[in-house]
Amino acid sequence: MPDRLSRKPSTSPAGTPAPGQRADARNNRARLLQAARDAYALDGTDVPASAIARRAGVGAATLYRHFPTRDLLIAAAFSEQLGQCVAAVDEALKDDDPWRGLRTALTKVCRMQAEDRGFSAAFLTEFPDAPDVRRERARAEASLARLVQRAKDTGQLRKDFDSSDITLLLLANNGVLQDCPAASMAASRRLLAYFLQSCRPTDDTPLPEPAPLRLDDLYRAPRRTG
Amino acid sequence: MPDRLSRKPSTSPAGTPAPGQRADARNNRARLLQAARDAYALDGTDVPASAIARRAGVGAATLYRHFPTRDLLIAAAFSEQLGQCVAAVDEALKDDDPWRGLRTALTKVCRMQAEDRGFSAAFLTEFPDAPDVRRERARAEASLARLVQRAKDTGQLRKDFDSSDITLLLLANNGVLQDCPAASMAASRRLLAYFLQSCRPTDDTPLPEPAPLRLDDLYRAPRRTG
DNA sequence: ACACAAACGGAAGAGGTCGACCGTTTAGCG
DNA sequence: CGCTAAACGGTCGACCTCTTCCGTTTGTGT
Repeated sequence: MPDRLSRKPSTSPAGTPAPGQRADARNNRARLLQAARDAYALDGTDVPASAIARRAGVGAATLYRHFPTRDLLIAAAFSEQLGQCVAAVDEALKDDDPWRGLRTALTKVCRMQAEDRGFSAAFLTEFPDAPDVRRERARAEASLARLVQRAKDTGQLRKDFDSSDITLLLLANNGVLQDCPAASMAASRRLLAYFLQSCRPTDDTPLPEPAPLRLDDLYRAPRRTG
Repeated sequence: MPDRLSRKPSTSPAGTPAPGQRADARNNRARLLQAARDAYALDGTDVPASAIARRAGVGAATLYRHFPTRDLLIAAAFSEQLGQCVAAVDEALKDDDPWRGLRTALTKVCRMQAEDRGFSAAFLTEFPDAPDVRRERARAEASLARLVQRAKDTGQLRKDFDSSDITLLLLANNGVLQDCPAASMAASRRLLAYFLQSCRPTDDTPLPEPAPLRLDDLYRAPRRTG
């Protein structure tokens, strides 16, 4: 049994503050998370880890002591916002009008994507070592699917709408946001407006087959290099 | 006057074969372009240059002799396909039915994006040192704008449709294609179907402000690092 | 066939990021 | 107040990619 495991880093499930830590460690951890969120929101998750550390006013080693790998930092940084996202969707489920609820939920999620490039990327990225992120995201997906079903049942949403179309929207929205930050807010709003208009039931013009998109399968494609 | 300029590399405007070259140079150039297209189509333009050289069966130096920078290789690789794209759009302009022409053009371009990740990226990337790419792309944009105007004039396209919405579609489509290659074809088709349905004129439900998206402004945002 | 220049390939340099090591500082407790 | 272990920060090595250098090979005109 290697010694390194005995002094386990404070990387508790990526959200909980870990009780038995020293005060400065807790403080630095919080500042790192904040710095990560700030940097990611602006520039996306491609920001180098050293920049996060500098922004937080700590050394690189401190960063890696709290978050042994890059991905764990990203996952921890967005764990909270993922919770907010789930909450927003669950809130929309309480709406008496299923269609209004769905529209509200999609608007909120798209807005979160637009306001925070990092969140958008995190939402659509696979984190093999962050089970809680996957869980929260799956919960969001499930609630959205419930919203979809209810809106279909009341006839406010076209029958050939598929739950995967929400993933489609999130991916499309992310694509729109990727470049040109100046225009991305307006672009996102407009894309969503287009999308929502097509969601209403119509008798003619059926849609092609839905795409088998699942959040957990994204970024899973084997990146070949040779 | 530096000596390097006297023996100018064969990088003629990124498309023409350059007449005065040795046969093996011409051959290698063609193989490099083909290898680049193949690799980019599959994995996008992030493939390292060394992989292109290996795939073409030449050394790295040979690659850089033909294409002094990475971007010039990418630009040269997609110059031809950009021409095809412009041709497809111009062809659609000849359609008697403006709406059908627009639909055909958008379908073709989206399909080209889906079939070739590299093309998609190249279309949406800024190439400061490849004026011919910018020119061709501007031409495509102009023709699409003409298609839009004609379809609006005949009342087949909603009046508040904006030319920038085509860029919006291309960005969204690119986002959908970025991950999960297995599902990307179906996803792209479905996204386009949703989009086209919203393009028909409606009396109610106006759209929000169009986004000031221009192809030449993409990837121009100053990437701050510190 | 020959000679010369064009073209080639392998290896090395430059730049940048991830992640680890190690001597030093500091919080927390008796 | 002083001790100990936890936590810290600067630095260093490994890896990867873009690009250049230089000795060698090969096409081509005579």
